[in-house]
Amino acid sequence: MDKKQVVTRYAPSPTGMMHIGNLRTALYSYLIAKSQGGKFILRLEDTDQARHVEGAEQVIFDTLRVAGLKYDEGPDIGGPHGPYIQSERKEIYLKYADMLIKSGKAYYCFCEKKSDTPHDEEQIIAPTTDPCRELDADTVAKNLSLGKPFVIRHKVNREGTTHYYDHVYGDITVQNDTLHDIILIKSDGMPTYNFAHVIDDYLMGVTHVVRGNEYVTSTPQYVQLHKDLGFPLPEYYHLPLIMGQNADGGVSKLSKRHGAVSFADLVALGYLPEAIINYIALLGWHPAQSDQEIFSLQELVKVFDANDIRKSSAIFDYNKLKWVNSQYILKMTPQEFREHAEPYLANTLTREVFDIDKLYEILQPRVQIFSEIGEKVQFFQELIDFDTNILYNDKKKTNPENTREILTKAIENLSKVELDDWENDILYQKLEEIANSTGYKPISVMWVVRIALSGQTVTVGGATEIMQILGKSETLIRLQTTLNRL
RNA sequence: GGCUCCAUGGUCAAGCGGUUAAGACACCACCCCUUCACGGUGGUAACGCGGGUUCGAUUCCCGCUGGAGUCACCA
Repeated sequence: MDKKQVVTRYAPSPTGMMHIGNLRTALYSYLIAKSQGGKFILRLEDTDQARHVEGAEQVIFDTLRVAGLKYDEGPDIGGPHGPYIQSERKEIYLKYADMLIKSGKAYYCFCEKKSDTPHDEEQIIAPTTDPCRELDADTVAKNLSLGKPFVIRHKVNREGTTHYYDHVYGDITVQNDTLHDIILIKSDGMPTYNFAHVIDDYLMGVTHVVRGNEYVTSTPQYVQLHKDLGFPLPEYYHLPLIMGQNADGGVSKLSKRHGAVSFADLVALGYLPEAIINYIALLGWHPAQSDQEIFSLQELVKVFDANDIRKSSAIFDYNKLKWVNSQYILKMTPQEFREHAEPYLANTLTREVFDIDKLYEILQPRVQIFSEIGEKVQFFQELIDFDTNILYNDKKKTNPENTREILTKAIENLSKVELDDWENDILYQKLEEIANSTGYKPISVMWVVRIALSGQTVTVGGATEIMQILGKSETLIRLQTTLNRL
């Protein structure tokens, strides 16, 4: 007997940006399906028209595409269970709500809206049943005919307990008297998430519900809804949240104050989509008995096992992300690196250099994220009036006298080098000759030349590499400029 | 506050009754060396506390403490 095909979905609401936590939910949802040869569906949950942001759908489509999370059904590609946008499915929900009312599992409620402010701290009290729960049929009919605004609430069973099994957290049981008569249909006729996702998951054949663990405590409500609707219960996977480290040492749900948190922000900073996916996959999951940390999406599909999802939340570590990103950069071919680096480089370096290939070559192992390229190549653009005292260094055995001599000799020697020979090894020989003829250590010569050319003590590349990149004339100009300033 | 969940180094994270308690990031030192980076070697650093169960607990149970989530006509 064949097992039923696994179907998962990712169901974001189009509110603007793609939070990294949402992306990880999408990733795990994708992996749970694909690692078992299943299907992955995208559905847009836009039942809150007030929060809708123009163009947000496109952000979701683009992010999933760039991240490589291909869905088998979705708003922009269609499928047998469409439409995949909840606002277009309004009638469907109404039909099911009506069914529930008829079977006595839901009721009209004409009460005033409670409050718009989400967390009225002091108002947190034990749930009670709504007064409208017991309204007689005549009153309801009268109110309806008067056109009084209403919502439809679920009539939960408040006796006993409700239980479900979660594949990450195990058995979850709650006392039913902690449950609310949640709203199914809002006064504008739109369903709430609570209702819509249950209907859609059933209708779309979703077998495995994968979502953040902020839903663990509300899931019992949905379990009752399934029962009252006569729907089979899906498999549940609630994922640990991704947290951010606060300045005061505490932690809380990852948000903007922790740094870049949207996929687009991270990409703009110069993180590679593959690296981001790789890193967030590791936030809450790791293959058992393995040390591997670098995974392509294809590899993840192969090795992913939902049993290895951890229960505790993980703190997002930008350092580690950087490292993962650097691993991907290191693996790039020179051409690939160049293509990615070029836009960042062009931002800072606008003048022509003699050997741009060499520049890319020395940059690749030194760049962790592309946005740091600018600061690293700034000195190639222009030599600033640096503090010449940095030329003198006891460890390198340089002082005002020998520095002047080294610079003078360097200019002399280097101006004799043919343009065809303007290349690292030959340049190194030329500088070495100065050391040999003067008795200074090679490192003293290299130190002086490198700083005279760059104006800084820490540079990408050594003295001769910098010369090779700058070219002969610029090298000589810079050495002379620095010499003149001594 | 009620409810639900969680708890191994600063962070990620192996471990699933007996281990010198892996590995990675970060940090430090050394090596390589024309600085930096890459690479290599090594180092600092952890089982929250208290009770049980057991010959033996990081591992199982209970309590405590700490943390998180949730209690919307948001999802």
